[in-house]
Amino acid sequence: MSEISITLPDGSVKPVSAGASVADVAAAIGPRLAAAAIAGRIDGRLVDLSTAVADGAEVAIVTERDPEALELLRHSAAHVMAEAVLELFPGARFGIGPAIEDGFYYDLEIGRTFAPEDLEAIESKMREIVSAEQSFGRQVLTRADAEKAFADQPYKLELIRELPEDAEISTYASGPFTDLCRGPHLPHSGWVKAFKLMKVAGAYWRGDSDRPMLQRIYGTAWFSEKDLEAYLTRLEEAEKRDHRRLGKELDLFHFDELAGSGLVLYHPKGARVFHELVEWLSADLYERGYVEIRTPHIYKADVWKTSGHWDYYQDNMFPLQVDEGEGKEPTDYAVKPMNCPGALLVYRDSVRSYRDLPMRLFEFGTVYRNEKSGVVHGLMRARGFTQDDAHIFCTGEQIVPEVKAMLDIVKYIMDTFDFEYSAEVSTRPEKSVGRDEDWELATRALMSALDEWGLPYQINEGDGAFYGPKIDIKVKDAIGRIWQLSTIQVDFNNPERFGITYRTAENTEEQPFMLHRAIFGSMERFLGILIEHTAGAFPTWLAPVQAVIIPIADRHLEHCESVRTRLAKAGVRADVYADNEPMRVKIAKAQQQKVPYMLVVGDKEIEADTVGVRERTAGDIGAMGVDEFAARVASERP
RNA sequence: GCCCACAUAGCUCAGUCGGUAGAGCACUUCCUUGGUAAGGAAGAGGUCACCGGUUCAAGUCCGGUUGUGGGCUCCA
Repeated sequence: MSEISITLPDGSVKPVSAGASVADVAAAIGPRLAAAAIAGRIDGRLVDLSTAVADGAEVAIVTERDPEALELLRHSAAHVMAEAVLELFPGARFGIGPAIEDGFYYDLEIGRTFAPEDLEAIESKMREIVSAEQSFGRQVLTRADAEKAFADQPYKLELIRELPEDAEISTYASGPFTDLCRGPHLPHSGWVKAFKLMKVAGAYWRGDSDRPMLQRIYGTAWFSEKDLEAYLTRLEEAEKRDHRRLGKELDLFHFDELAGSGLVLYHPKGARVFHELVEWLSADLYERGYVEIRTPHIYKADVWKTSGHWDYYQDNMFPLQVDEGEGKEPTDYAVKPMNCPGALLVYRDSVRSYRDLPMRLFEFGTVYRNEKSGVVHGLMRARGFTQDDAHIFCTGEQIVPEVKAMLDIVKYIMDTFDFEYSAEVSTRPEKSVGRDEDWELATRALMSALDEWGLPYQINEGDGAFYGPKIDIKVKDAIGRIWQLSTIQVDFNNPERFGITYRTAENTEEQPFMLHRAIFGSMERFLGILIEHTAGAFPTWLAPVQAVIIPIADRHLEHCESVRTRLAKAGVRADVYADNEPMRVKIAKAQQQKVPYMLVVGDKEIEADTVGVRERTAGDIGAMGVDEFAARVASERP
């Protein structure tokens, strides 16, 4: 190979001779670009700048504008942090230190936990390393040499031993720190200028709760201080949208220490939003051929033994023991952690025909799960929550069309609220029940429904429920955490366990399939996401208070009250702000409460029997008759 | 369940070295009666989450419990 061709970011190509040094290349591409170059790309893969010059036949110069550049920066930042930790804690053991969205982390073990002061010390040590502009030196080792080099690093050794036989084992050294690492890295540590260590957390080695817990330090890194500042501002903005904060500010709900962790108490305004969501979805489901059922909140333990939950999830249930009287054995009950048995028992109460299928039973069922203490999270993960649950009993052939119909509802709802969502299919887990052929049929059915419907999806191997595969629909919260909302699950296990059947056209007896499905998923979680998505400014049809009526002076109060009554009759939820305050204060309060409309009533309006309408975002939009305003509100329903 | 941090008025927060509790907003009363994002005055409001310990003395130091936040694991 006598020549290397170097592609510049503008697309032009510069040839240099194969033996060229980095300095030669820098001369060829010009000092400005040489200073901006952070890596090379060969065959689509990023490589170190130094390697690129040595190896590359056709190398593209990569600068910080490259989509993968931030990942490179963040991984190098993780190395800089690890180096700083090694300097401060010489006996430190290292886990892994990858780049993640918005930053990086490194899993470490120093024989104790990190304190906030440690983070400050590590950060200033990092700044020293950054100023030193240390290069990241790559070295390729044999397996034996690698095992020797990391002899006192048990976690690294474990990683080395799991590398495939033919894998190239490389290390990167910066200062006294040498890490097992595939690379590539930035030319030197001086690029890691705009960074900040964010927090410490415990994290199990390899994500396994049976293995030791390491200390994970999270950091963020950007190419410029400006980007870093923008990121920190973004976090602050997201915090203002946190549903727990808005839940308080807008008086929607609270959690009470006396009640217990993860148990929501909805205040009038929160309950109103909840109710509107339920009414709206119910009406839609009836149109789509669903019928509603209502089933008990507690069942005898026999129900959960029949369904199999007693064996799999007893620890997460709220059990009850009921005294049956003198000399009698007490009976075990449990609060329902899911709604399925109700639907199964309703189905089973009559002899069913193929003509009854598909039978679509829905229920807003409140369930209670005794979640472990560290996992509850506001409305997103509560211990008591209401599922917009439905169970569809159908034949094997009906699975695909039914699932497609469910995806229609998912799309309708997600689009109504302008949510971005993604789909995942989860396949058979290790701990599961049922025949292979059923699992296969059901998993294929879910995938072909998604294919036919046209929704792209990821596959999560082994992530299904113990009784069947599922489709999950996920959305992000204000700070980018991903939550599952909708779920569509196939269940062939419960129909068998509960012994449900239907008569076929040939007068034989068959076992139907059962589909579980929730669109909102949990009303609580959906509401949480919705609050963060809208920053508390609900669409008018959902707003707990749709309009406030603001009298200019006390003498207008009586008229305001009559306007409120007329609006209430027309189905508009309006409050009169009767407090003795100037009108502009009332407007400020209504704005802060994110009320969609403010109706100003003074002498002029009473004279003309109108209201002065101020829209929350558009401002004053002029006077309107009361009926006209009510019609406007009604027209905003989806 | 595990790691770290936090808990002071309804809310947001201050409280120095251990010496008996503070602000703004909200609330109540009075004044003000107003035209599209915050008038004025006065008043009331606290077992400093809970239990225990150290101390002459604990909001402050130590231990435990409960709850909350950020992660990890889990999520039928």
